[in-house]
Amino acid sequence: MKFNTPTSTALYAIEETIKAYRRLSQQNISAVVPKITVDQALILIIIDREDKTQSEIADLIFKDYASMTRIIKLMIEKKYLTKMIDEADRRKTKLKITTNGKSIIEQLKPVIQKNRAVALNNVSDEELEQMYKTLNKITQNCQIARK
Amino acid sequence: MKFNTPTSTALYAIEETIKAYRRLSQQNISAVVPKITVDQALILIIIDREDKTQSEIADLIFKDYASMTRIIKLMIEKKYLTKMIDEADRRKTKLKITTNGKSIIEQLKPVIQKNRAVALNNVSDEELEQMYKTLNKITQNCQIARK
DNA sequence: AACTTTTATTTGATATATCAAATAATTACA
DNA sequence: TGTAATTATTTGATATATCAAATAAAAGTT
Repeated sequence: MKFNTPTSTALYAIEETIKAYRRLSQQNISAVVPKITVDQALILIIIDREDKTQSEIADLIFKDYASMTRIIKLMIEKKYLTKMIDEADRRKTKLKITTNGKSIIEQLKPVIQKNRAVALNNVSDEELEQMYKTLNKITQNCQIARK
Repeated sequence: MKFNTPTSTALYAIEETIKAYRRLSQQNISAVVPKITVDQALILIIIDREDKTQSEIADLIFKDYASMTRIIKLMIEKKYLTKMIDEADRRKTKLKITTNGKSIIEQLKPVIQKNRAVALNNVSDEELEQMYKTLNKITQNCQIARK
């Protein structure tokens, strides 16, 4: 089993990068809104943009439905959200951002923008585009192989 | 807050790819060695290659030391490893793979190789190299910003 | 209408992530 | 040499990941 091959290092790098980015994001988010997690911040902003069911949000940010249930639960306990049954389809859930949640979103927006800018400093659009394509190719490979 | 910008999609893609790869890996590993996780498999192989302390392994695979403690604990419970105090420096720990662990490693090696090959199918060395550079740039950006 | 299948969400069990604080051993240095 | 600073690991608390199984409601079928 070889390490330090282009194959393995490239795959490790993906993991390394996402962790570095998450740490940076969490640090900067915490400085503005203590006690909210990166995931919760993102979910809050997604709900704010557009009404979505839990499962739709989960699909959007690559979360398991079970995880989503628990994250939403915590977000309700923290008073960022409220939850109601969707009367049109009683299996579904309607999520609504509280006033408190709204104000948190406003605080978070510039931080999230800044995080992205910092992370992508000196990365050209071509580089980004190229990376995106390669990542998608790998994702496709993995998903196809699982069917 | 805009989504679907090159900026945000590229960063999401990193997360998506690593999750897709982890799922594929876990599925194929579970088919050969039930009950072992991707992380545990990787750690086992690292220890097999070279003696390392927990912290060194943690650094290598981007794990928190606290996480490492718990993963090692589980691996010992599962009889993949044994643990002893390093008498040269009693703060440190020596990890040793059991016979059982050794045989598991042999079963895992081809699976891990195959996972990598599948994930990187049709991805050229140039693409891989380019992605690696971009990812490293992003990682650097995030790490520098945290200091 | 009764029955089956599908869909959305939840729950249980176990593993990992993260931060802060605690332990315990080692090293630096006044 | 004694004490402070550093290093390796652990523990506690809380959040998230994942799989399997359970619920509950809706949709499809006969």
